[in-house]
Amino acid sequence: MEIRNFITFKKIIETGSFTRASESLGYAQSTITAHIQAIEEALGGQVFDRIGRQIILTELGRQLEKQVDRLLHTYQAIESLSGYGQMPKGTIRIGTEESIALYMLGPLFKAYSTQYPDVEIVLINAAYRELEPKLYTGEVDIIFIIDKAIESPELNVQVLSQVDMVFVATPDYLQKRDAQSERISRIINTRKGGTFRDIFEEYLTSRGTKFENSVEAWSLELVKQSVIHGMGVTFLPKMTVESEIQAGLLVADSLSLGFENEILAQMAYHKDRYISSALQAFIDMASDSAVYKTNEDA
Amino acid sequence: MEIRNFITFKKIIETGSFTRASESLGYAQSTITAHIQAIEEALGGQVFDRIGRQIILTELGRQLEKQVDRLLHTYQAIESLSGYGQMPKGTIRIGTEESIALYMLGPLFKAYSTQYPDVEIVLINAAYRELEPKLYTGEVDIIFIIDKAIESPELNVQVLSQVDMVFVATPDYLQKRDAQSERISRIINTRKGGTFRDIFEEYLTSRGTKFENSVEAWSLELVKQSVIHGMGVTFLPKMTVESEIQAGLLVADSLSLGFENEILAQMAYHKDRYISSALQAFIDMASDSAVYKTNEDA
DNA sequence: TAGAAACCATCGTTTTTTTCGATATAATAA
DNA sequence: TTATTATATCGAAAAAAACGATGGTTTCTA
Repeated sequence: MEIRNFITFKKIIETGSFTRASESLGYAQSTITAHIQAIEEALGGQVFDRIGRQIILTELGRQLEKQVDRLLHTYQAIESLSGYGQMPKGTIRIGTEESIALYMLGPLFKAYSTQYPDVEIVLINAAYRELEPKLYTGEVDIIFIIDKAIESPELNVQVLSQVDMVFVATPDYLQKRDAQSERISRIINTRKGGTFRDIFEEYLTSRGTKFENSVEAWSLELVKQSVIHGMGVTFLPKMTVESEIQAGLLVADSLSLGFENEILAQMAYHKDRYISSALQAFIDMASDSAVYKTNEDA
Repeated sequence: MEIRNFITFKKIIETGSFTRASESLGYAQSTITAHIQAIEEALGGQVFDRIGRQIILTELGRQLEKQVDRLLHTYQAIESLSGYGQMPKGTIRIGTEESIALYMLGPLFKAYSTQYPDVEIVLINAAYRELEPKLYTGEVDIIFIIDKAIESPELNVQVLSQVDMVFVATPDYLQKRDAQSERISRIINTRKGGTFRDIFEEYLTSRGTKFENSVEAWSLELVKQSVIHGMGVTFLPKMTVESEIQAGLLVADSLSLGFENEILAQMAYHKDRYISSALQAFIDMASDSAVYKTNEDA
């Protein structure tokens, strides 16, 4: 049982088959069989049930997977070590929400991977409420989010910029809203747990505004398209809809939210965990990057 | 970089030399060199400084060691997994104080390793106050201690028996004590942090008894020998001095401590960590073993 | 229900990696 | 200086890993 066996094991679980794992890893299919046989022999039991043409983890396999996750995670950390004066390398796992990934981190990723070609960037996409726990379990190394200020004694938090949030609809829709006064019929928004939705609902509730069942869209692009096609209204960082506003497809309404200045783009990472040189370089570059300056700098 | 490289790396640190590591692991010395070269090549830097004929960890090496400890620990956990109906195997790491190891666990170890020859038992010797944290870090799987009842919501604690604590001195010494009333001149005891010393000092302080600087002895045998040679008095579980009392070398004085029935032999392990079948078998055997029954059973 | 397709296991062969042992080289210690 | 105690190097031998062709099942599909 060496590390390569565990990598194969994990890949089989991800892909769901020996064959796909072999393609993904660049091995012959027979090699995959051999890898798993080695594990099963060492452990004295099967880790997969071969039911017909599908495979399922056995109880032993599930126990093994937990440990393998730990082991491979540590192995990644080892690979990310690099000697003094060496080029950073290895892997950094970044947790973000879609909007930040697209509109703020894009240029950063490009600059970083140009300067540090030996570092692999893995993006983990999830809502903020799901991301923070991942920092504690070590599932991600660093997170980028748009929300009110993060308060946690265990995290290093750095504010990257303020974020202008706007209420967005088609020109048509906005007129209707004026007619119906405070009656908003449909909110298009990202999935539950997504930052913008939570902030928006909080705002509406505080204003006592009623709203019908909101429509859930899974991606930022889907949200925008839904709004453009007149299905409702939404609430997003201004930067994500600037091109649509310019094109006249959408109209932004800067509502008085009462917390305009409190919505921040922030990055956070764990205080006590080891910071690889690759991660440190990324943090430094993110701090320095003037993609979106704070008001103080402007 | 495979697991064998990391095992070699760790062994070199333990033994302090490539050559001794090769002997310990059953490799040729040149193989050890190759293992380390593989790591150094992958990491892009040296992990050992070769200063003359001695080797020292570099900064990179120290960083690596931390991760390797984690990795090998997880690897041990994987090796300890075994399929349904399989013989338990792998490694269990038991933290104890010397007295328990010698007087209570001896027969248990023997019975266990007869029944489960494929399980390696690693004994970690430390004082109770050092042992409990090791349960949380996972440095040990289970601890056996003699102390007042452990209270921790994160641990499963099981009482194995009550322990009779006695005050022990040579016959001579005890007479002197009677003459000098409550004046006790020297306490021989185990190192600071050791259970018995803490309990004893607590008792003496509560009684307002004065005592001079106590002598610190590192092992149970050393404590006993010191007392036998008239250097002072001590405080130990009765079972550890029974043979000396029979031989007339020592006299036990069952002081009224006020908490005679509160000193317990206990085992404790972490509630949430995975319990391998090897560890489960050990826990079961320890529970069942009638080496020292509780009063209820007697 | 026959045939094709998808999938994992087996096995002999080839390729790669690991290990070894002999020897070289360097730094103490006597 | 010389003996001793280290690690490094290198070619050969041994072991292990990977491959590819093949075979046996199960599961679609026509």
